[in-house]
Amino acid sequence: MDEQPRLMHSHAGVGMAGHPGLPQHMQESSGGTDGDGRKQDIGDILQQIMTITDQSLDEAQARKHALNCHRMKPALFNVLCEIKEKTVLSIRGAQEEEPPDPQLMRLDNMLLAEGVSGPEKGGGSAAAAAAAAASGGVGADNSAEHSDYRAKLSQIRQIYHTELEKYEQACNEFTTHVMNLLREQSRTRPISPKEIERMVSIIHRKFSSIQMQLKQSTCEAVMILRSRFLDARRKRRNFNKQATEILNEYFYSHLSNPYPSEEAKEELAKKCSITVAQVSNWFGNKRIRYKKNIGKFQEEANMYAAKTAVNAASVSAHGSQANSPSTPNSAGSATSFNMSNSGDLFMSVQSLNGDSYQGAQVDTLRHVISQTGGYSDGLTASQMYSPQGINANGGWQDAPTPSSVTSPTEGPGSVHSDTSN
DNA sequence: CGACATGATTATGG
DNA sequence: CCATAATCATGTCG
Repeated sequence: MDEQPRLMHSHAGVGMAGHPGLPQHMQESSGGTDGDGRKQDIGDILQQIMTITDQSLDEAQARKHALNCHRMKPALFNVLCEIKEKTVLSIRGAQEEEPPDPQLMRLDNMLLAEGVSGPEKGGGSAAAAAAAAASGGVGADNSAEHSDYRAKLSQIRQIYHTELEKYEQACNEFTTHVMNLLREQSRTRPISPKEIERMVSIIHRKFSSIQMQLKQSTCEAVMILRSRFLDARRKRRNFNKQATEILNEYFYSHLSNPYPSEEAKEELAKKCSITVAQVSNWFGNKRIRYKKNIGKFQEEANMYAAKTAVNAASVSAHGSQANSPSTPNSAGSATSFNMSNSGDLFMSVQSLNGDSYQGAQVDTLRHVISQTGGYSDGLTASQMYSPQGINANGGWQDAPTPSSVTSPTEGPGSVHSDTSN
């Protein structure tokens, strides 16, 4: 603020210093040879410039006033106006209206969409808490992370707004400053309103380009935040042991047709405290990975076969039922899938040794437990639960052709007509 | 720290 | 729209 009077002051000073220079200039262009005189003048001007800062404000005002009251002033002013008239036209011709920057619009749209710009929504943490509360239900830690995201977003938003406001204020300040300056100067030199307007628009352009940078970096920050918090891949958590157990049990007991129905998925999702989509993901991954490397999953298959067998055994020992040969994907599986889980297993076991269900379960269990290390004679559990349903094409349709790992001794199961869906 | 496991996403085809 | 296959990015274990 201290500069302002100084600035005017200096302008006034320079203007006056330049004044005597004008004839000098003409002289020069007309091929003047007296270099000494010119040097002298230049020296004077420089001297004046150098001493400007030493001049007092009053002195400057006095000089300005003197200039304004100079008898030649109006005439000179008119001349300047004339010259201006001619030059301004050419200047104005050069500039054209530019359309709104598409880049800027893009940024604006994004910021608006992200809720960074636009209406305030109750302010940061409150909004975050509300959002967390609203989104409750599925996954408590999910909403916690979400609120964290919201908090960070509102932080960005706040910074953005303060900065924006600062720019706005600076822009206004500067604009009024310049306008005052121009108005002040318009007393000594011709300044059209158009010119002021142009100057203001130049200033605004400059500031808006700064704003654009702010918006750009805000967008970047939001993007980074998004990728860190909302990209689920980044916050992948392995499912807990229990969930994996449940999923694997279902998978291996429905190995012939590991496509849980929608209800089954919901049931599994509820049991595992994960979403249906996650169940679908899991099965998708499991199927492809199982198929890709069946050998690797043999042990796991045995384990879960044993587990299901145990479950089924205990259930049937207690409850006398469980011998429901219904298809595993039928509605029954939705209500009590532990039992229908076993259905599949029972079927294959039964088909192998023709025992009663319960006998088959115990038998399976014994088999599996006894040969965790190597293969005993005959049909092993690993063979029993090996990829029965996978056909030569790699599909999962029930096909009589047992693939790869299974020994050529007539494929197991084969009776598996699990035709549901 | 590197290799492998695993959940999620993307590309593609029917 | 769903299943598969490939791929990404992180988690985990030795």
